Amino acid sequence: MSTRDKKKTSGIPEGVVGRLPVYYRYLVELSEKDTQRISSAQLGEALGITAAQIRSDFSYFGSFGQQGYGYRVDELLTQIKGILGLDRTYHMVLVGAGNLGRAVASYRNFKERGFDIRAIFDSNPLLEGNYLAGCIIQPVSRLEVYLEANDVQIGVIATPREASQEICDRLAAKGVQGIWNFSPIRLKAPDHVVVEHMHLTESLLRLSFRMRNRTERTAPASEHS
Amino acid sequence: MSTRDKKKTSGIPEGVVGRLPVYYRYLVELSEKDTQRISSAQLGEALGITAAQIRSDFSYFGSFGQQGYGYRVDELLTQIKGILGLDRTYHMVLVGAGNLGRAVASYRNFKERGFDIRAIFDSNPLLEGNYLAGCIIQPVSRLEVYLEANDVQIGVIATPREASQEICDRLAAKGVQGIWNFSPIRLKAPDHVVVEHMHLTESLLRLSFRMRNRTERTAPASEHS
DNA sequence: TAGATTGTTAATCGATTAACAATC
DNA sequence: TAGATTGTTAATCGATTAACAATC
Repeated sequence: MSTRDKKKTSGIPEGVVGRLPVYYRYLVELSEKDTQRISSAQLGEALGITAAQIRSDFSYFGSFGQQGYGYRVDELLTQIKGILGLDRTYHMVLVGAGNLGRAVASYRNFKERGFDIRAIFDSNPLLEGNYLAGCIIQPVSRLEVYLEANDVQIGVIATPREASQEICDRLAAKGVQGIWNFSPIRLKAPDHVVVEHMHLTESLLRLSFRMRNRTERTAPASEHS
Repeated sequence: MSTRDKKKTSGIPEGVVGRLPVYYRYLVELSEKDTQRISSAQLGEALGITAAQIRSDFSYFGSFGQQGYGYRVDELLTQIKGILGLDRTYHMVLVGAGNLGRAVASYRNFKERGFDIRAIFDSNPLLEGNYLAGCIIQPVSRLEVYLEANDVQIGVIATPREASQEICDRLAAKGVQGIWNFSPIRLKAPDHVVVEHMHLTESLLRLSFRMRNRTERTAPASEHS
């Protein structure tokens, strides 16, 4: 337990949080290729990250390696799965069965990882009763009833912007622990509810900013000194 | 032009890039409410950012305010639109008309902002000829022909992971400047092509990590000192 | 054992914040 | 003018990197 005591600060830096899923994915790949061991140097080479940073990132959570050897891929993967909370199953509800909601509901990649959409709600009466990804679409008015009768950890919001804050409040009031928000709004939620934003427009604006910034400086003395 | 010379470094920090769309959105809101002026302090209050940081962020690009007054909302908005590259129109092609591709094609919010999907490609012959968001779905084999005949700045990739790197290469070879990638892969692209990742799974893993991290430390002496 | 590579400390780098002179 | 608020410099804070003793 020589975990560098950063844990007690209990705020893991954003950069680390962002890199964990990257480690995870690469380790899954290695594991599928039956690679047995990997060093921080090799990992860094493959991911474009310094070896020191990788070791530093891991050390927030424990010591998973062996001097002179490196890391056993399977063991490291198990550890990172645990850290990311992938050693359990999550029950989710989806609110909003529009284009985006349907895409999320049908997305395979996370069902495999234990994220399971158990119920879908929409305010449009025309959608009511339709099936989507194995669920019957229910009217949003039934949201509370469902949440009271079922254990749900994550709410996915894919409603129009006007509705999203209200849905967020209702989900939070019924005790969901996390909200995955696809609506173009910065939701306000109580401290105990984690909100993760999936904001398409912001992403597109970042792209357009970088494109402009790259083409603009057409003839700088050197690209990056 | 007392732009703090940071510009010549020509790398704008990631944090700034991330905040620009946030400023943009809030300014649009203010402008719609016909608010005339705003100070960095008010802006910071509304967005949960320090006033100093906001002024520092703006100063990378120029001086848009007036001492003793603050910022004229409309003028600041115009400036930020320019910085984000929203003063022009982008032609886009979408490759992959699956669930995610269809959602992106139908998403209104960015068509309004000048991001225009002009052609859609898919490798599934069954989809060929179908209409989606006003475009006929074409076979991917026609991608090059289309890109040669039309000026396209942005390619949107919403294909399965196996296909995405190849599509990326083909888009880059035909001179697109930006790629908006929805496939769960870190694409490699030449330096002059900007790649923005929209990775659903990574986002969901971050959510799950934070949920675990928040609930785990159930009884720390104090939540954040 | 000798070689390799970890986990961690110390040094560096960069980003955020505080403070204030400039000035509308 | 007096009051307010900018743009920017200097101080602080935090994250990344380099270095190395510990050790497999």
